[in-house]
Amino acid sequence: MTTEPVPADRPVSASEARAVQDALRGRVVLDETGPPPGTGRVTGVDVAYDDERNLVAAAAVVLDAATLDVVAESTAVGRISFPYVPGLLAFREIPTVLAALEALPCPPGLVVCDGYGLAHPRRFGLACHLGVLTGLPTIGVAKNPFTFTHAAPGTPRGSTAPLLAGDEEVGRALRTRDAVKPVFVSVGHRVSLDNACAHTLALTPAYRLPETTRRADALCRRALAEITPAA
DNA sequence: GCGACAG
DNA sequence: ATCTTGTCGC
Repeated sequence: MTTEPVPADRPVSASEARAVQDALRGRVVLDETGPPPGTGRVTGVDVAYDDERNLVAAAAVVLDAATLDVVAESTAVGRISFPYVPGLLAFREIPTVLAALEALPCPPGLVVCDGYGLAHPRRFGLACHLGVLTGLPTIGVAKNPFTFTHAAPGTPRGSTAPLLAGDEEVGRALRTRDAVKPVFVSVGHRVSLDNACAHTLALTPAYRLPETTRRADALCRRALAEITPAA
């Protein structure tokens, strides 16, 4: 009897994951502006977990950038294959997200991630990682400042303050609703920070979070709940 | 060494 | 992320 080697197609340790980040980081493209807001398509991706059953569900929801109407959507389910480690979120989320993106019937256009891009301890967060793997323009919109610091943006919607790692601006705290806690925008791949913020504002006509993330969040939760619901 | 820490 | 009721307010 022979022992089959485990396929080494994904990191199995934190140190291995960090080495992958270092190897891929140089492929991030930062000198493109990205698609203009309000044109083409914008896709939100998100993931939900069921630790009990070791399941993960991902959703991708494609919106018309001008009307914010849903154009297409897809889901994918998988096993949880990596623990949550701050700084290594991509390894936990990306496999299933990729499957959902591949199941879409149309091109995603700009992809909006739930988390960070360049605003990352190693400057290679989820949005950068997904961008490099797919070649798609990506941005990250997070709900928390993570380890970074920022001044309070002005009260009106649209106000911003630099998101700082020491002296370096790694992203922006962006107020999407008057007097409401800002969101934290950073560049993923092939999009400028100014444009990423403009997209985020275009995607938040009514709520703090982008319609893309709201739609994707609702869909992946539903997909997870619909796995063996009546049994 | 200890604590903090996207989702 | 996820566990969870009512409640205050536009």
